[in-house]
Amino acid sequence: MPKETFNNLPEEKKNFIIQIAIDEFYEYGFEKSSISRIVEMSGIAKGSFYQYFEGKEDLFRFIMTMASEKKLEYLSDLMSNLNNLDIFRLLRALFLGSLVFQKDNPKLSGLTDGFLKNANSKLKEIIMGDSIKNSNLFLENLLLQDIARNEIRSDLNISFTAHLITGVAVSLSDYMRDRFDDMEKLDEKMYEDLVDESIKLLKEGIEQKPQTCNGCAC
Amino acid sequence: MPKETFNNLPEEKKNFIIQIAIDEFYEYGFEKSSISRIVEMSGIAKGSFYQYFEGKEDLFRFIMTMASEKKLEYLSDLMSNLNNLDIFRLLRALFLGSLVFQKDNPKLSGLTDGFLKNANSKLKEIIMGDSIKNSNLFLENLLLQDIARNEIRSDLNISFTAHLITGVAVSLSDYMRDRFDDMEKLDEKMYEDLVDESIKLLKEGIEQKPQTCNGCAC
Amino acid sequence: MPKETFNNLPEEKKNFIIQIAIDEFYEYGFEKSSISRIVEMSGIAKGSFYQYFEGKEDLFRFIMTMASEKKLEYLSDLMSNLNNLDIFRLLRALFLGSLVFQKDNPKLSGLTDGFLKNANSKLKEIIMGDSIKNSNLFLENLLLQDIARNEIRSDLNISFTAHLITGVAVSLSDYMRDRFDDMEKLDEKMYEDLVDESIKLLKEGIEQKPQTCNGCAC
Amino acid sequence: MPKETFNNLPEEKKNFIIQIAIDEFYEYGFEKSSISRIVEMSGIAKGSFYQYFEGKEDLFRFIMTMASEKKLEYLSDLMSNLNNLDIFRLLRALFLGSLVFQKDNPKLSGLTDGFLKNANSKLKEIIMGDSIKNSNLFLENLLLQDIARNEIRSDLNISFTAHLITGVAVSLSDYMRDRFDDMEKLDEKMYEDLVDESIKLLKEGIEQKPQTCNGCAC
DNA sequence: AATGAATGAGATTTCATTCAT
DNA sequence: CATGAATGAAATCTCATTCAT
Repeated sequence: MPKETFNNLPEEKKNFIIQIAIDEFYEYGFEKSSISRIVEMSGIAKGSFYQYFEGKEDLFRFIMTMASEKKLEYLSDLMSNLNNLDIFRLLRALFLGSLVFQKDNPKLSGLTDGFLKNANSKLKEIIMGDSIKNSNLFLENLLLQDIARNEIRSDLNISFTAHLITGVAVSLSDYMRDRFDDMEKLDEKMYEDLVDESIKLLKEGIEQKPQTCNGCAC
Repeated sequence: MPKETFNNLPEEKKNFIIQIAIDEFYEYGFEKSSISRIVEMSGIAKGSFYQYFEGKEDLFRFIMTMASEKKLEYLSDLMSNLNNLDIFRLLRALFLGSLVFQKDNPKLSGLTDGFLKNANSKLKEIIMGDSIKNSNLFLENLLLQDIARNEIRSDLNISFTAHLITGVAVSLSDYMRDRFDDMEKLDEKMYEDLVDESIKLLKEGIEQKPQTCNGCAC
Repeated sequence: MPKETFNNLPEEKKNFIIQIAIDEFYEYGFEKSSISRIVEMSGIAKGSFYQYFEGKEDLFRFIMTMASEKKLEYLSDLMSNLNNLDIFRLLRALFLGSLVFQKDNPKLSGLTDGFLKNANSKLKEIIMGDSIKNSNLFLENLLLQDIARNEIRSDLNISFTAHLITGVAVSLSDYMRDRFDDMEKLDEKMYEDLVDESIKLLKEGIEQKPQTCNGCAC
Repeated sequence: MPKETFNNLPEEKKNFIIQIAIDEFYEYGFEKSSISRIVEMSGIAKGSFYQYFEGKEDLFRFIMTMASEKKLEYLSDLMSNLNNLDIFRLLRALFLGSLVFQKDNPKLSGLTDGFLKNANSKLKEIIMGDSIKNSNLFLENLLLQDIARNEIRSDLNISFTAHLITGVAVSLSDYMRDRFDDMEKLDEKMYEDLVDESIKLLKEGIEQKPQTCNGCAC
C-alpha cells in the first residue's frame, strides 16, 4: 500500500498520478507497463515515486484495491435498498450497477476485469486475495436462500452455478466494452436491455417453452 | 508464421520446440516469457531460433493458431456427425468436446483461453484475427436457424446471446481448470454432469417453474 | 565536524543519535551505511540531520574522532601513572587498556580497528589525519628512549619496529574479537594471558634459547 | 565464477577486462566500484558483461580467487624447495616471496590484503571461504612441528601465535605499500632487510639480551 | 543451416542531499 | 530549528534481436 507520503499529497496531485497509472496499466498491462513512463507523464521525479510507493507491484495492488472498493461502494449503495428481493431482481440491480460503474470508469473497470480473467497471472492470488472467493460465496448464499424460498431450481450445483453467473456478468461487461469504445454514447436504455436479456437467460434460459395451458379450464 | 527452415526440421525436433514454447507461454504469459529460456530448454542456438521464427510474437502467433486449429479439428470431427441437431444437443457436444480437448491438452487449452480473455492485449486482435468473429458468427447462425425452427425464443438479441454462450463455455472451462489441477483424475461422468448443468442453464434457466398443468385435462 | 546545532541538543538525544550511528557504521561499513536508515532509527527528520552534520562523511569523521579521543582518554589515564617504565611494561599496560576499552565499547572499537586496517580507503587519510602518525611517533620515541637505556636491541629499524608493534596490537584485538562474540563472557585472566603472550613475543621472540650458563662461575 | 563465455574470449581481451576490474576494485573497493565504469573502460557492452559474469559479486569473487591462486603459485614454487627448513627460514622465504608478489602485482596484492583485513565485510566469509582458516592451520602445524624439534618455545599458545605471525606478515606488506607508492623503485636489498628484521623480531624479540657467557669455561 | 557472442536500450530501484514551509 | 517532500544521477541487471563466422 502507498506510503504516508502519498496520502499527504494534495488530492489533485494524487488523483493525477492515479489516473496516469490507470492509463498505463490499462494500456500495457502489469508486466509491460513502465514506472519510468508513469513518472515522466506525471511530471514527478523517479525518487518521489519511490517515496510514495514501495514499487510497481505496490502501485498496482493499490490501483486494483481502489477499483474494487470503488465498485463495491457503487454496488453496496444499491444493495442497501434491496433486501429481500429475489435473486433475479438483485442480480439485475448488480449487473446494472456494474455497467454504470463501467461507463463512469471505463479503464479502471477494464483493468480489473482483465486482470481477474487472466488465469495465468501469478499476481492474481497475491493481489486480489480472497475478494474473488468472497464474491462467489455471496452468490452461493443467495442461491441457497432462494432455493429455500423455492424460487429457483433445487437441483443446481451451487458452486458451479455461482461461477456461471459470474461468467455471465463478465461476458456482459466484455460485450459492452467491445461494442462501444466510447461508452459515453450509450444511453441507459441500451444497457438496461442487455441486462434484462442476461437476467432472462439466467432465469428462463433460451428455450422456447411449450404453451402452458393458458386460459384453459384446468 | 514460422519460416521455411522450421518446417524443414525433423518432426520430432519441431514438436519438442513447440512443447517447450507452450510450457513457457503457459507458465509466464506472453510478456514475461523468455526466448532465452526457450532456446536453452530446447537445446537450440539463439541464432537458430531466429532462423526458424521472426521473433517472439511470431512464435506466439504460431502456437495460438496451431492451438485453434487443433481444437477446431477436434470439434469438426464431432460436428460432421451432428447435422440437424437442435442447438442444445449441438452445444452439448461442443462443450463436451472442448473439455475432452482440455483434458488432453491442458496447457495449450489454458493458454488460448487465458489469452482470449485478456481483453487489453494489443496482440489479441493481431494474433487471433478473425477466428473469434468466425466462432461468434457460427453461433449466431445456429441461433437464427433454431429460431426459425421455433426451438428457441424469438426475442433474443442474437449477437449478444452468442456472446453469452461463449462466456458460459469459457466459465465451464475455467471451473474445470480451477477445480482440478491434474485433469487426468477427472472421470468422464464428472464433466458430463457439468456440461449438462451448463446446457440446462442455457436452455431452461435457473428459475423454479410453476407447476405446469400435469395430469389435468387441458 | 558537527555543527553548533548538534551541540545544542540535549545530551540524551545527542548520545542516542551517536549510538545509532555507531551501530549503523559497524553493521554496514561506511559505504553501505545509510543516512536514511540512521535518521529513521533515530526518529529525527532528514533535514534535521543536515542541520546537525555536513553530511555522511562529517558524521563518520566525528564518530571516528570521538572514538579515538575516548580511547586516548582511557589510555592516558593509565599512562599518567606509568612514567619511567620500560617499554614492555608500558606496552603491557597499553595493550591491556586497549582490550578493556574493546570490552566496554565493542562496536566502537571494531569500527576504528576495521577502518584503520582498510588500506584502500580514500577516507583514511582525510579522516584520521595525523592521529596514526602521532601514535607511531609515540612508539618510536619509546623505542629510542629504551635503546638509549640499553633495554632493547640497538640494531632495530625504529619506524618499522613501531609499525610491527602496532600490527601486533591490532592482531591481538582481532583475535579477541574473532574468538569472543560476546566480550562480556571474557574474564580478565584470559586476556591478561594473551597480552602477556604478545609482550613476550615482542620481548623474547619465539625461539627456544640455548641454556644460558646458570649457576656456573663465569 | 565466470561463465563459459568469458573463458572463450581471446586471452588478450580477458586479461584486459581483468586488469580494468582490478583497477576499479583497488580504486573504489567492492561496494563503490561500478560495473558501468568497468564496461565503459573495457569498451564492452553492458549485456556482454552479464554474459561473462553473473554480476558484480561474481566478478569480485573471481578476481579474489585468481589473486589467491596466483599468490599461492608464487609461494608453492618456493616451498617445494624448502622442506625440512626450520620455521624461521621458511617464514623468511614466505615473507620474501609475498613481497616479490606484491612488487609484481601491487594492486592485486593490495586488493586481497585490504579485503582480508576488512573485518566488517559480510562478503569476506562468503568469498574467501576456508582459505584463511587453512592458512592459519598451516602455520599452526609448522609451530607444532618445530616445538617437537625443540626449535621454538614450548609454552606458546599455538593458535594465537599463528595469528600474530600472520599479523606481522600483513604489517610488513602494509609498511611496504605505505612507504613506496611505486614499488618499482625498491631494490631487493631493502625488502630483504625488512624481512630479516621481521623474522628476527619473531625469533628473538626486541629485547637486549644479557651477555651470555662467551668464551668462558662453563 | 547452425552458432553464440555482441549489443544497448530500457527496466527498477537507491540515496545523499536540498530547500521551501 | 524542525520538517519531510523533491530531486535525479547513478546503480545493477534483463532481454529480444543481430550478425559475423
